[in-house]
This record gives sequence, C-alpha cells and structure tokens, in this order.
Amino acid sequence: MLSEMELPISVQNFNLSPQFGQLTISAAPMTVDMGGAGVGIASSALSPTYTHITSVGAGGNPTVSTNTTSSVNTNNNLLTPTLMDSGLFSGVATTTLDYTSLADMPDTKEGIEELCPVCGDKVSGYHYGLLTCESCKGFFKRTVQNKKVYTCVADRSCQIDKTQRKRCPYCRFQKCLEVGMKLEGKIGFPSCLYVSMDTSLSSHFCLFLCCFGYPLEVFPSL
DNA sequence: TTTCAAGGCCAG
DNA sequence: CTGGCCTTGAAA
Repeated sequence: MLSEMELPISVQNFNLSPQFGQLTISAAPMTVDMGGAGVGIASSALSPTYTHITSVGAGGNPTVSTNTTSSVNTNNNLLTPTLMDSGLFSGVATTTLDYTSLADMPDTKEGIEELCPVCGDKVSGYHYGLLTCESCKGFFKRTVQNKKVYTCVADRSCQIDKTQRKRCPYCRFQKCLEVGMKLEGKIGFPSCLYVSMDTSLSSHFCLFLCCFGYPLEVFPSL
C-alpha cells in the first residue's frame, strides 16, 4: 500500500549542529486510505531526550476532521500527539519540531548512561543510534537482518523490562523503534520521525518512514 | 595505534 | 531464540 517513493519529504531549517533550533518536515500532498474511522498516532522519538511538536496535521484540502492532542511520556521521552481521523487522509502534512528547549536542559548523558531505554538493563554502549544493552542490540540486529515479523498475542502494549523482554518480541521491537533505534546509528537526532495510523488495532500504517533513513522493512507491521 | 559500533559466533 | 563474548573494520 505504501512505498518509500510515494512519500517525498522535504526537510527545512534542519541543523544537526548545533542541535538546538527548529526542524520542519513536510510531506508532499498525499492520500492515505485509512479504511474507515481510526486513530492516528504521530510519534517523534528523539535521542537523547525531549522534543516539542508545535504542529502536526493535514493541510491542503483534508477530507477528514483532525483533532490533535499531545502529551509527553516521561518514561521514554516520547511526545505523542494523537490524531483522530476518519476516512481519507488527504493533504500536506507538516511537522515542526522545536528543539529550543533542549538548550536549557543539562547534559543528559550522565542521566541515561545506566539504563537501556528499551528494557532497563545495563547499557553496553551505543548501538543503532543510542545507548542500549547488549541483548536489545542483538535482538534489534536479528530482527532487522532476518526480516522477522512478530505478532503480539495480547493488545500490543506489553510491558518490556529486563525480566519480561523475552515474552513479546513484537512489543519489544516496537519499543526499540519508539525509543529511536535505527540502522544508521551515527546520524544523530532526530533518530526517527514517523506517523503511524492504526485504523482498527489490527492494521498499522506508517508515513514519514524514510525521513531519516528507516527502510520500510524495519516496520514489521507494514 | 586506539577506540568503538556492527556483525558473527555459539552455548544455553 | 537469546544474550554474552569475540572479531572486524572504519574513523580518529
């Protein structure tokens, strides 16, 4: 249904160094059939921490009503706006990330040096873009290399910690993606930006997939 | 030469 | 399949 080439994305005002400022990402006009009423979730996973999305939504001539709310998950530092959409999503999607607040933050490296953002185990170094433990590094590697496709027997919200990380590889890999693990480990942040549309809790679409180097295959739900 | 992340190996 | 350890190769 989706392919990388069909989602041209332009990036404006993007400056990796210094890391503070604003980043605007725009997608060319697109139409995505969400297959009926659904909930879209736009997530920005940044390394090391915190961002602020000032706007996300559909422009142009959207055929849907969009209601955007957002919140910051303090556990994984994800800002997660939620789009309530139905029917066709059509128009220009623009996301602006405001990194200005990062300038006021202390160096976060000390604060995250101990715990893997996926499972909470002890980190062993930088792997696939961020500090993770050895096991999550290996798990991410095997998943991507072998193009593994997992399924969750529960409701795709399994708790992932050191003792339970083996239980649900689906949720573990989703968390790997959410916290920003990526194949191109040295790009810097934003480590990923994607918009996913979960229309029925059984299908999962991702836009903006390739914004910073994600191949489609790292999203097992596609 | 040193450092370190990616990938390989393999016992459990 | 997992995860700890090892090898490899690129960059500093």
